[in-house]
Parts: sequence; structure tokens; C-alpha cells
Amino acid sequence: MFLETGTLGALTVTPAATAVFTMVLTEGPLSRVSLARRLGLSSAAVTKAARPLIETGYLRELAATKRTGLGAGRPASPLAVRADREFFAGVKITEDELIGVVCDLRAEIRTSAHRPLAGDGVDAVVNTLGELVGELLDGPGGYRHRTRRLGLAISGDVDRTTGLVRYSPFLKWRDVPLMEHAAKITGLTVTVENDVKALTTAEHWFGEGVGAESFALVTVGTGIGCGLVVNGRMVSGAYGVAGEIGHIGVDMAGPSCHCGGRGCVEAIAGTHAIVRQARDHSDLPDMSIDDAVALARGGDQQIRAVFARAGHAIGSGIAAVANLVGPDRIVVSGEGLAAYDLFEAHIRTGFERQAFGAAVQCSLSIRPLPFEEWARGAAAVSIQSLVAP
Amino acid sequence: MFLETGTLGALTVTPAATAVFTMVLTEGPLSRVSLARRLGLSSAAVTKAARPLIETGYLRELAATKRTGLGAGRPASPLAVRADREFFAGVKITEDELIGVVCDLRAEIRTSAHRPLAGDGVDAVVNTLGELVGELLDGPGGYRHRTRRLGLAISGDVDRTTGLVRYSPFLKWRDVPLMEHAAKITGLTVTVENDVKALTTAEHWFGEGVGAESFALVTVGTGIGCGLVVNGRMVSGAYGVAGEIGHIGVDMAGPSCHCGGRGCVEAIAGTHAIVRQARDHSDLPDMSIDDAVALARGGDQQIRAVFARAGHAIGSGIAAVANLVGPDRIVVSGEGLAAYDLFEAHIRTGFERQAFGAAVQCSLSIRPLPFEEWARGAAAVSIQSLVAP
DNA sequence: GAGTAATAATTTCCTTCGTCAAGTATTGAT
DNA sequence: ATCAATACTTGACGAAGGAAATTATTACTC
Repeated sequence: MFLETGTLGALTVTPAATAVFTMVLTEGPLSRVSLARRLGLSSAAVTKAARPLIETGYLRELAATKRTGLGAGRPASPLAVRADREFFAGVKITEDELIGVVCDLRAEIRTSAHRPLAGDGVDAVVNTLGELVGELLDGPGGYRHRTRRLGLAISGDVDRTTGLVRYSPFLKWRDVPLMEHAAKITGLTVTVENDVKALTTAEHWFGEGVGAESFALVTVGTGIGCGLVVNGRMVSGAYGVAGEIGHIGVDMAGPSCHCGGRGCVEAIAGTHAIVRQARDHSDLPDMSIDDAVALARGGDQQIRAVFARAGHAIGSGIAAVANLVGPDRIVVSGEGLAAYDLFEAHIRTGFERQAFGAAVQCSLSIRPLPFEEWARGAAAVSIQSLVAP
Repeated sequence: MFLETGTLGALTVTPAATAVFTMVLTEGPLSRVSLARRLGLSSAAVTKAARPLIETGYLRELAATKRTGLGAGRPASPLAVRADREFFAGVKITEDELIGVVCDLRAEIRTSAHRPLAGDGVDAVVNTLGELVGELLDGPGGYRHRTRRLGLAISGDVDRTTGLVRYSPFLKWRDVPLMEHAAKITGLTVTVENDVKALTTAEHWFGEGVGAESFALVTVGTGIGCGLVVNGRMVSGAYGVAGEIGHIGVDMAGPSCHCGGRGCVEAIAGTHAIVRQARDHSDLPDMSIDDAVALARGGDQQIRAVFARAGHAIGSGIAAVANLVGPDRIVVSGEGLAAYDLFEAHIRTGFERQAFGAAVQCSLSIRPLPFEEWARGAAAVSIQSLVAP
């Protein structure tokens, strides 16, 4: 059972306590004094803020560390997160499948599972979701009794504050109150977030974006998306549109895009676009993306050129992000990067050519991510909702 | 002389007082109750916060307004800014000229003046600046004794917190501590800011951007720049690069740009680029931008097409901003818009074609601004520095 | 015109958060 | 052992903002 009183959500979380917990959570073990310095608080305030967090089991004091460098001084007892204090379920909803994970407080994946989806009806999806979450929590590991929160990640237009899916293109949902449905069937506190934003949150709090004031994550796949953190906050867009790097026009003479634009990054470098272009250069009328990758790897120069052009377009779009908002770091990821070897160099050269001035200094990590990362993103959002509801 | 004790900068500004003053300053007269509602404070807190602001002369209580609508209730006594409580000098530094204004607390221009610059040496510019500010403050109007702050706006890479001009391409300055120089020669408290950011600040606090959580201002001229406010805060860029809309690549086959990129907006739609393209379509080898505008207005279809293409490129770049950060509103301005009539429709169609989904709802104001607006931007930054130092 | 409902502003009291300053804890160096 | 250095804790205090009661002012009703 839960520790009687204290759940962070129910604790009287003072601003200082929130700041302390967030910083320990995201930036690893830190002593009270260094927390005070970094947060602009007095060390007394940190001591006081930390106490209830330790008492409720969210933080623990590590063994005193040996003093470094010259001379004396009492050794610090760094505060660390008790990762197993609470667990968080996360599920990514795709067109044809649910991918679920259970993460600890540090967003480490403890277990995962997935289920195919029969149809796109809300009830069917919600029922499958209930089964999947049940399997995750009641299976080995015994996570059930320490899990109160579930995060969902879904592509499309999502209102995180209300948990409403305004529009989901793949599932053809409109205005589905997914938070309510999921809360009812699982009994958990549910957060719903756009999938790219969820992945960005995970990377910002627990991955390569840690410590960055501004940060971007670009996903490459069927669609090309981007999550954006500026001045420490997620960018959402006044009209629900943000991070649509895939529909930046990078080629006035390029192919027209389903969005109505021309030369959109996605119309050049999205999976469908690559397949279409590859078909033009081959005699396989029903070529798949895997075929195209195989041919390119096999040395087909024309198809390699398709990937090169796609990489350039992506790099150019990323440069647009760097030129406009100037993030500290950019991570490029997504299932499209299974063809990592065909893309990476071209993304980089496209970026370097088009990034203005000092923006080229922005570090670009290009790496494929396992598919569970999307579900981990959902869990990360639910961790975030514990700290900052 | 100054009102003895109270300057806002010296006042113990509680968070609530800052919030109240900022909101009254930017969103016009408001009653205490509506301030409380909008700021999430108790009305008691607003009463308390407002008192010292009234006592020091920064706010005034307007006459009680008639109740609107049905029924009864004590009429509100809205709080308004006393615009003439304090004045602010603002100077825009260009390649060959200084443009100066004096603004009141509401950033209304009270007087203006300008001086040509002889050379680009720091001393010469600073001395001329001193003369200009002296002329503005000691001339008619008697602003001297109520002016303590001076804002400077200059294109290039500026560190606002230290007032250091890291790099100014036009003046060829590097690491010039302009704040110190200007403070010494004028005796005023000086803020230095990038010119586009200054203009954006003015528009965000006192112009069309008022009330917007996120806002963009695009300037069209020799360069094409963009100031960006996201989640209420100016975007600065981790490496000093932000808002470089002019170097987004919108045409992979376009002309190469001095920045090393290809098909940059600026390489298509910057003043120099337009002149270059217009020359290609005419037999005037030393055509100026004014000639090009005149020919286009005269009906020269080829040169009109140059402006059309430029407008499209700008619209496409603006769409990139809308797709990525999704601002509430966008203002397009700058000296290049003297050719407003040739541009506007094409900027709009370029934007509408390339803006994704609901991003087209973002309102686009396209309008030329008088040149003093740049100096007003500088003054607006110094007003902002009074409130949030 | 008195009474009443409605809204605005203020006052008083109180809680709470975080700082300050003093004190305790723990180490290495002399 | 003593001292200097650093980490942490404690308790008193002050300032900020909230809750609730109070005052202020209006329109509407009868």
C-alpha cells in the first residue's frame, strides 16, 4: 500500500520544494548547498524543502562523499531520487498497436508490453488499453500497488490540460475525452499528450536535453515532427500548431504536399515521399520503404540520391529551427532513422550549410530510438504531472 | 527633481506589484478587481500592491466608471499609468545616422531628433550620441529632470544583460561595452538591445502584440529579421542566434547567400537581392531599389515578378515561424515595406500556402513603420528595464 | 426615498515561505 | 588538539499574499 499521507501530488508543494525535487530528479544527485546555489535559494530553504520529500520517500540521502580538492570541510550528503518510490505507466497509441511500459521515477523502463489494435473505435482502443495496463501492472514486478499514474501519447492535436484528443488523423478521432475514458477503465490518474511532445519531454527531463534551457527533438518517419522547448517551457502554439518542421517549405520547386504547400520537408523526406521517388527510379512498382533502403544500401546511386536529397531537406528544416529559436541542443530521432546510415551525413551537411553563423555550434545528435521510447515519453509526461500538476 | 523616495527601480517591488504595474502599463486602465482576476491574485493583494505605485506617482486612479449592463454595484476606479511620470530616451544606431526619441511611460513618442554619423569609430559614435541625447532632453519639453534611462538599439549580436555589443556588422564593432560608454557620457542608466528585439519588445508591450503569449515581428529591408516572443518571453538563442528568418532556406535551387546557405529568404527578398534580380531584367546596370520599385509600379512585369517571388519567399519564411512556434500574431514591417503595395499580397499568399493547418489563422499585419519606431523600440526596452531589471 | 442586491475596494488578521544569523557536524591540515 | 573549511540545521523574524469581514457606491424595486 501507499505510504499513508505523502504523495507528492497531495503534499503541500511549496515552490522551493518543487524546484528542489525537479532539479534532483533531472540533474541527478546534488548536495543541498549546490541545490541552493543553483536555484538561488538559501541552504536553509533547501533543508526545509527536502525534509518532507525525504520523509515521504521521494528523496534519499546518499552516503557522504569524500571532499574533493584541497583541504577540509564537512562532506556533502547528496540528495538522490528514490527511483522505486513510485512507478508510472506509459502507453503510446499508434494506428495499429499499443506499446506500453512501466517506468520508475527516473523514467527508466522497468517492463514493457504491446498489443495489436483491432479497429480505431474509441471503445475498442480504450478496452485494449485497459488490458495492456492490467498486464503491465499485475505482471511480474508487482508494480500495481506503487503505480497511480498513466501517461498516454498519441499523434495529433491534444489538449494536455483537459486530456482531450481534439483530432487524431490516424485514428480519425475528434474531440475524444481520452483522459476520462482511460481514467475510468484503469483507475489511474491519466495525462494525455501529443506523442512528439511527450518524447521531447522525456528527452528534456531525462535524456540528452537535461539542463538545456532550450531544446529541440526532431522525429523522422512517416511524418516529420519536432518538439520544442524554449526558455525551459514546451512550445504549444496559439492555434494548436507548433513544431511542424515537416511542413516548412524548403524547395519552391519541390513536390506539392498533401497539406497544400510545396516543397515541404515531409513531401521530400517523409517515408511515403521517399518510396514514391524511389519508385520513379526503379522498375519495382510496389516497392516498399524497406526495399528502397535495401537497394540504397546495395549501392543503387539513384536511390541513394533520393535519401541524400531527403537528408538535405531534413537538415535544412533543422537549420530553420536553429536559426529561429537557437536551441542549446537538437536530437534527431524516429523510426525513419532505421535508415540512419543513409541519412546522417546528409542531414548534417544540410544543417551545416543552412545554419546561420554561430547556430552551427548547436550540437546535433542523430540516433534511432527503440520504439518503446515513445511509451517512455508518455510515462515521462506523467512523471512531470506529478511534480507540476 | 525626482520624487524623493520612490522610483520603481528602487521600490521594493514585490512580485505582485510588478505584475500589477506591468499589466496596467501594457493593457491599459484596469480596475483592481479585474487585475486580481487576470493575475490570479486576491483583490486585497492588488489593493496593497497598487498603493505604493500610486503614492510614487506611477499609477493614478481614474474617475469611477459607470457600471455597465444590468443592475447595481459600486463602480470600479480603474488604475492607469501616469504616462508623464517619467520619460525615456531611445536611440537607434544605424550605419550612418543616430535616430533618437523621448517617450513617456506608455512609450508614446514625445519628441525626436537625428544626427548623421561621421565615421564608425566608437568614440565618434558615443560623442554624437551624447550630443543627441543632450539635445533631446534639454530642448523644449523639459524632459531632462524626469528622464533617468536611455535605451539603445543596434543591429548585431548584443548582450542585453551586460550592455556589450559583441558584434555589429555595419559598424564593424567587436566587444564594445556600449552600456558603459553611453552611461558615462549621458549620466543615464543605459540598456542596449538588438534592434529587432527592441522593436519586438515595443510591439509586444505597447503595440499589436499586447496580450499575446507568443508573438513574432518580421522586419523586411536590407536584411530580413524576426523577433520572437514565446510563452511571454523573448527568445534569444543559446548561441546568440535567434529569429534569423532571413537565412531559412526556402528554395534549394535558389541563389546562394553571403551566409553560405542557398535559397535563403534574404538572398531572394533582401533589398540587395531584389536589386540584383531587377538588373538582370533591365538595361539599367546601376539600378537602385527605388528605380526597381518605380519600374514595378510602372507596370514592368518582369520586375513585378521579382517582387512577387520575394514576397513569396518572405511569406514562406513567415509560415516557417508559424509552423514552428505558432505565435498568436505576426507583424511584418521594416523599411523594405515602403514597397508595401508590391509585396503584401504575395507575402500573404506565400504564407497561406505554406502555413500548416490551423496556423493560417495566425493574424498577419503587414505595414510599414516610420523610422522612429526603431528608436521607440529602444525606449521601450528601457521602460521594460525599469519594471523588470 | 428607503430597502435591497450587486459589485468594488479596503482593512484586519493570519498563515506561510523563505531569509538571516547563529550554531552544529565533519573533515583535512598543522 | 586545534584550526580552517565546508555542509547542514535550527529558530526567530519579516514580508507577502489570502480569507473574511467591513465599508463604499451604485441601480433597481417598491
